Amino acid sequence: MFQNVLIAEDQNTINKGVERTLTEMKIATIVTSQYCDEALLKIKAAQNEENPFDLLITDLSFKADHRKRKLTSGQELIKAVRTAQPTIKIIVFSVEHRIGKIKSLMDNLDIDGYVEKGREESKELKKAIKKVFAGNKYCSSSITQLLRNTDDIAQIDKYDELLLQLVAKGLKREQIATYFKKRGFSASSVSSIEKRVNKLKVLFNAKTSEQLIAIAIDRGLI
Amino acid sequence: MFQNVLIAEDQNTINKGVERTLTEMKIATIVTSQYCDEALLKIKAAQNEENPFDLLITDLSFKADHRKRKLTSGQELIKAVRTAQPTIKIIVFSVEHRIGKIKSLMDNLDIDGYVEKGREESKELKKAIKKVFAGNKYCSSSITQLLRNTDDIAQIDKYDELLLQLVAKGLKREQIATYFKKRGFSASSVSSIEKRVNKLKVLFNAKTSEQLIAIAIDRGLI
DNA sequence: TACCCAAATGAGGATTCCCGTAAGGAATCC
DNA sequence: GGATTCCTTACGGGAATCCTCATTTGGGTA
Repeated sequence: MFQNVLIAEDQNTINKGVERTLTEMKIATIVTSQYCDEALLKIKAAQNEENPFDLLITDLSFKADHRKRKLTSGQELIKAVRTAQPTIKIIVFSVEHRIGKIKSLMDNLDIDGYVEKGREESKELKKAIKKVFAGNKYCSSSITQLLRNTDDIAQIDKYDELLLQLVAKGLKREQIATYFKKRGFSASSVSSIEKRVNKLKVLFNAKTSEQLIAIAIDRGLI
Repeated sequence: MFQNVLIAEDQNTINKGVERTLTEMKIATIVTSQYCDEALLKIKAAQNEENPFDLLITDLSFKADHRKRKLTSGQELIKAVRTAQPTIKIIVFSVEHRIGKIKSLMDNLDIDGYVEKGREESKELKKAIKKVFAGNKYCSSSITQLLRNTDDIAQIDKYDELLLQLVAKGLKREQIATYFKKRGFSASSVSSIEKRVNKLKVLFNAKTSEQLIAIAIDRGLI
């Protein structure tokens, strides 16, 4: 079983709960951190002492407070950790259920497990840790179901995502076109922008572009 | 101090954590429930046995699972509880920080306290319980700050809210007008709808109606 | 090179949205 | 009663969008 585990989670109630779950699994060293920056430092320090962590369990959202911070989210922490220590196993433990966000974690950050916070979370977390320790991936069953219906999301790319963000930010088609032209993207004419928006509307079954934005937000695409 | 407290919260990790916090405060009877319907039943049962709960601590979001449920959210639970036992004190314990949602809890459901889940949650929860027991209201400081900047939200009414929902649902202005006419609302002409949307755009500083929807969702208005 | 295909672009007209103006009513105040 | 204000509604011009179709561009391929 894992020997050195780091928990990154800002809610102290949950922190203690997870700690207890890990203790039940006979994990020797359990370290917790309520801040992303601190978590990264601890991981680096452990490496320097040649006693690196072998598993990171992290939340995605960390509330801001008086402290200044560089890393503000679990996503950023994971990215930094993957650079500092590529071999470490990572399990995400979060309430996030918007499938777009989770899919992006799987596809882009190559996490080893995703456990959705909920009624059976401690049981699920144990399962996940065992699976990941055995070299497999783990994902909450509730999420696995959702992941089956992501054909539509799979079809949208970085440009679509950016486009949706720009629309949500209040840019008009013309402005988006010049924005795309500046960065030398292909398909940067107003007409192409329109085509793309239209494609997305069909894809997500939206009747108006206002609705498209609402759906995109709901699904966690922006 | 309170003697009979009910906790409604679906995450079992948090449930245990809150239970421990209450134990530290020497509260005699602490009952937990992972489902809203069950929570309501327990409250009614306690009343029948003439040993009613004097405090309810509840989350807002409860995940769906195999069970069928009538009450699906903390909001619905609170509404039902206020009917069944109007005198009970209610503290909401949630990660929700979208000020629109919280303001609506304060204004419409008359809750006694709001504690935002986060780093200092157990400390805050204790403070809240003491305050509420003394007959006062309590609200996390992080939220109180946000509540100061709600002039804009205070200006929008039920119609505006419904309007935003309809726009987000993909109805065109014309359709919204007929929808409003059907229900006999005043200001149901297309022109009035347009004026209203425009007012909202100015209020929230939105450049396009797509952005308006994005802002409304972000602020928890819809 | 010549050809083909797909993607990107451009142009137009229809529709919808945006925004200002103004007419009509109801309520209020003098 | 008359003036004022506020609200609703109607209308029109201009802007933005939606939608269709033709044209161009930029690779691949025989």
